[in-house]
Amino acid sequence: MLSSINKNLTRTPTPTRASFLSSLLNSCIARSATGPGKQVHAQLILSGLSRNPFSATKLITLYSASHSTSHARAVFDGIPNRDRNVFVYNAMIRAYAWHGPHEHAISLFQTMVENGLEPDNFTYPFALKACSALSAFNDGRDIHERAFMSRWDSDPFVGAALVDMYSKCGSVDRARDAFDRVTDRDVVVWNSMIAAYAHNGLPTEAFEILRDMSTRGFRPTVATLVTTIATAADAAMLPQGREIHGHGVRMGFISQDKVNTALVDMYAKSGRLGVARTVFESLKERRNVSWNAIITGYAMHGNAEEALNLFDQMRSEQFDPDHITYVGVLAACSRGGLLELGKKHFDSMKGDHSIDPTVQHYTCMVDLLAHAGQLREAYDLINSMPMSPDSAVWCALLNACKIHKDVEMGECVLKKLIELEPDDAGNYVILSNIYAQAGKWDEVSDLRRSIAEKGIKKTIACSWIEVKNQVHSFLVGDAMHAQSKAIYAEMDRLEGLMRDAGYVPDTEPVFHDVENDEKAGLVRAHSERLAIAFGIISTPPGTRLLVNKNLRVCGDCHVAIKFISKIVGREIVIRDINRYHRFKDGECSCGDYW
DNA sequence: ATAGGGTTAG
Repeated sequence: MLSSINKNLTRTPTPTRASFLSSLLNSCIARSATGPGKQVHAQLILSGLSRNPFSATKLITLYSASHSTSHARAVFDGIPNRDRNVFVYNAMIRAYAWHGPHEHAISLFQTMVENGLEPDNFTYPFALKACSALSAFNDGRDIHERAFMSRWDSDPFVGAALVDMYSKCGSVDRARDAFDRVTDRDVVVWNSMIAAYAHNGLPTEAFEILRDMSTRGFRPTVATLVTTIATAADAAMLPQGREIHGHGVRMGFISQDKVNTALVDMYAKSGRLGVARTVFESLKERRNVSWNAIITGYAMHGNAEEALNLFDQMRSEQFDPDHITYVGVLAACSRGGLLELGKKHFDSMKGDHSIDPTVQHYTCMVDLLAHAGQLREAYDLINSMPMSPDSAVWCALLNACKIHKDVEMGECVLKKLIELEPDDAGNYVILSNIYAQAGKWDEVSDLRRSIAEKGIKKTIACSWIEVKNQVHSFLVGDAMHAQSKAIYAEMDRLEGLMRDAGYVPDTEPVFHDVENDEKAGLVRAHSERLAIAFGIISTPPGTRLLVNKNLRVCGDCHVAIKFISKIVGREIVIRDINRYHRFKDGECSCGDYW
């Protein structure tokens, strides 16, 4: 079609030709057809129209849609400076904001201003999106200042972009200020604010905004539900999640696979793998995210077999696993202690699927090797990584040093960790555990002194459990709860039964965890045990308990909870900082491999 | 002539 028309085109009057080529470009943009688009581009050059801002904007849009930012920039550079209007700048800034380099979006915004052009309600969202991607707080704030001066900040599009930018820079208060200044809030502005709270660890505030939004008559969208369900999932706020789920059903969103994928994740994270699986099976259209959600769900719970079965099924249904799928697969292998299989998948990821391993994939592999006792190999793998190792990688190795009682390697790894996160007490505690296991008490007290001298604050251990829609949290040795007496009485009762059943408390004077440091005698009052005791006395017999903890479960508690699960005949799920432990009938889903 | 928010991992 293009070639037959091309012959006559030079005889066509310019305005007609321009509008004809313009409509051709529109269809190329709609279909992301770069090939035909390039032919139209050639025609525009022949006709002397490629420098015209109108056609140039379309060309930039076309190349941007096909990720050819450099081609887009060539078109932009071809436009004489005096002809560059706000449209061409917007299109070019958008190209950088979408496909990078994001820094270029910001510098082009500045160039535009220097050239005396006034950014508009399109320019701001594009430039701010680049700041969001870079978490560039200072640039974002400068752009905000300009938007404020020109009063664009009250525009809903600009406002939503500002909320998002501050949110991604971790400044939720400024996000809220930006939100408050938007005069005509629409649903996207509300959604942005919900996401801002959710992503900055303020789930309660996120739910408040959701309620506020509904009260003011805004109908939640799929994005609203997906965000809030994910918030409930991460905060393990199952009742809220169920409420939103119900809300979604009533509003007819429930056939939406995107909402259901978020539900798969939520139920998996709340330890309801069976429900998660049922929702997953009900999906009409499975996408990579859905597979990833269910695979990582099983992986987190230590069910390597089912995670890997699903992975095989995913591949047999012709889905292309992505880097997140592999985080799940490798995590499953690592939790299941499947060394050879893990190595196989790690190689296949790169070899068969051309996925470059990220630091997370390396962390899984280090965990896998080190857990299996191959500390040296794990150490070598870290040193062979193409990127600089982060604290998570070293932490995986340090943890294995504790399991395999390798003092020398532990000391070496701690040095690396101190460089990366000097103020993290948890690392010192793991090393002091290693020393204690080896009977190196002098080193233990030296380390203890050094923590005190450096003034490092230890994380206070906290566990929480939800009963009848209310969160109850407990610190170690906590006596603040209204039912504290009954809780301790229940703990005494349980301990008696546990001892009868053969439980021997671990009385070794080691750091069981960060929390009991000076209080070795308080192991029995570890926060998770308080939460469990409370859960037992405040729910009907047989009710499953879900406890969250901000640190790892200690070894003694792990043994104790196994006994408790058998004695009270309940399923007890602990979600600690690293993984899930599902206790049932005196066993834990982790198989004591953690 | 062009727009802002959302799910999986860490």
